[in-house]
Amino acid sequence: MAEDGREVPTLDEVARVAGVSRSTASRVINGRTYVSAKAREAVAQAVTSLGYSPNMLARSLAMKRTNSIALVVSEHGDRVLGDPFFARVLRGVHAGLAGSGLQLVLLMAQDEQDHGQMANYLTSGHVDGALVVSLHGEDQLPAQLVASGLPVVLCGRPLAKVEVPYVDADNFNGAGQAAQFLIDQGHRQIGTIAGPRDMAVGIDRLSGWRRTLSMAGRPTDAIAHADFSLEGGMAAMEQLLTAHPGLDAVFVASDLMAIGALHVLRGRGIRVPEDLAVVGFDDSGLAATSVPPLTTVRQPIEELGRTMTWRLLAQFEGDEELPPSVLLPTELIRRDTA
Amino acid sequence: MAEDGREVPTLDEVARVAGVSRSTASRVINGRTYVSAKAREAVAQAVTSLGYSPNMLARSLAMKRTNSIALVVSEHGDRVLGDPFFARVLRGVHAGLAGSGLQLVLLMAQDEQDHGQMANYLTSGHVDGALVVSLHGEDQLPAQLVASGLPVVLCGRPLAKVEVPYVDADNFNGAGQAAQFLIDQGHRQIGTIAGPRDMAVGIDRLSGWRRTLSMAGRPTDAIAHADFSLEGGMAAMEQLLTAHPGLDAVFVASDLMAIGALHVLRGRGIRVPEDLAVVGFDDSGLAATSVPPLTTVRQPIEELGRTMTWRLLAQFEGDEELPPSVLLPTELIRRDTA
DNA sequence: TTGTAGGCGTTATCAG
DNA sequence: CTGATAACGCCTACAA
Repeated sequence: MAEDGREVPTLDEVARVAGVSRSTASRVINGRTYVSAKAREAVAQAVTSLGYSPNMLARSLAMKRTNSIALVVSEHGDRVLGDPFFARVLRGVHAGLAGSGLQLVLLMAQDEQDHGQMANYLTSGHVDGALVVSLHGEDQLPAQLVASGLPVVLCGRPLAKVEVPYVDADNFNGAGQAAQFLIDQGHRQIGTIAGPRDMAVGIDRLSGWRRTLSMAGRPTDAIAHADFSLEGGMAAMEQLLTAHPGLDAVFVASDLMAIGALHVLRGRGIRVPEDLAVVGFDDSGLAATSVPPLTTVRQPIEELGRTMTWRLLAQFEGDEELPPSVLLPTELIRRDTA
Repeated sequence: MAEDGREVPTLDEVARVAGVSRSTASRVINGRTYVSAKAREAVAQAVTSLGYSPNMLARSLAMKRTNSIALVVSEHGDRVLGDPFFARVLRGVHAGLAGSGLQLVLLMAQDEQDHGQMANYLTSGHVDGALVVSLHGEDQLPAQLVASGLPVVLCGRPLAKVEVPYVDADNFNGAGQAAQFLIDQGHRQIGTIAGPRDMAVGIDRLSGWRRTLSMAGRPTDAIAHADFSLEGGMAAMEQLLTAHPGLDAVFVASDLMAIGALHVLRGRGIRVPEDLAVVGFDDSGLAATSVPPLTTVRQPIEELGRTMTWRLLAQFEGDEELPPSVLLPTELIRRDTA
């Protein structure tokens, strides 16, 4: 270690310099009551003169509480930075943490090896709780963490059937809103470009669409799956068009895929929304600036972050009365494509 | 606290279950030598049966070492995510950490209040060292940290005259490269759009340009300052054009500003590079895709991150022989604008 | 090879 | 109001 002579001052030294006992020094430092003005003064002096700052490790060990929580991104860090979704979740988390005095620590695993190391870090006392943004359904981390007794809140419904509280957008009803809107607009044959079958968002948005259509007595066979990518959206749109020539509306499970669909439609000379209406999902920045501006379903991402931290803090308080999970309402944003 | 009955097992219990002493248990857990195969076996059993995982806080307290370092971003978190510069630095840091067994913790201050809380977090034992990405010259944090005895490495030359090791791109010589290139191309009147006067990057790139021109006996009066923004670059270009009509080349201190300059030139019907050559700085993604593709000076951002962590690890080893700071070489990337 | 005892820096309990 | 004294969970001489 690069020793720099000057040792870090400890509470003991503060007490000695102030001429009081460790207990008293501790009391004034923690702003406790039952301490004379004189003692308080002396300790304050000692603290500043020594440049003392309490050792959090020791404190945490004694208090069994670290005053910091982790935001865990079970994903390659490269991808995370740069993704506006995470930025917005983070903003929400930070807002939710305001005034709590908790320090937020961002953890991310790049490769599989990190993954284990991270689990270890989390389960061994470094943080009081964890917010986990986990996109892959099969992720083991959440289960590990709760098994270790760490308070955890997930972002997004987990696929594995573990008992982990989570916060998610109401993808099911959001998709329902979109479908209902298309029905109300008088469209007859409504298809969908769905997400992957193995992701909760994909599944939920598909079933929401399907439920609403069935309730209205409409067919629900015009389905094409894609991987949430632009290209995937394009391919799915092509596929849908050839398999169901009579289609006059389509609900697309993400804005990016919807943009892809729009490309295809323009290429084929199909007018939007006159010939075929399109509704996306997310209300990402893309939706507002696409041509034509995309009608879409907005999910409240910042609020998602805020709600996650609120939910975690509630766990700290022991409010076990809380619902295990919460779904945030979505909102249909009407623009020009439907 | 949300108590869940099942207490976290401690080393004591492991020892008891294994029928050995705490010391022996500790030894096998830390893979020490001098322990019988039988004891090792017993402890291993106990560990798995109890689901024991060592309490890092206690361990750190005893060992005076946490095995984790912080990457501190002294900047609004919102802005950080989404900025490709940080993403690349992070990638480099992560690469530099590979195999070291150190956990990386990302800290960022949104507002001023956080700032103090963060300093406190860092100086009170949570991490073994910190990598600080600090853009504002007047930032107090680095000084505070070194004052507390924490090993620190900065990203970017600090303006304050504190003794903090830092890693930076060689902005001075990079700007020199650009200037020299323009001279070699036969340009006569070479101006510059410089960065802010109060940022190290701005200062260094300006003086590099100035030095090279002076050495070649050229005038160095065609200078316009801007704030690294697109709009700033546009305004500065206008300014330069009216003040120095004879200009036939300009070195712009950032790609984004250079793009702004390009806009202006196109608007005025000035051909690039025939009438006026342009060289940018950064080799950001923008440079390659702008029209025309921008000749620029590349700074090795990933390597910057890698070098920072290497430098920090060296401090841990006590290699005080190291140079206090290091400048990474830049490279001129020739494209179409010069 | 193993166990005993003391310490890491704080907080908390409980007599003075 | 104040000060011993015992945790908190782990590591590490030192002794056996």
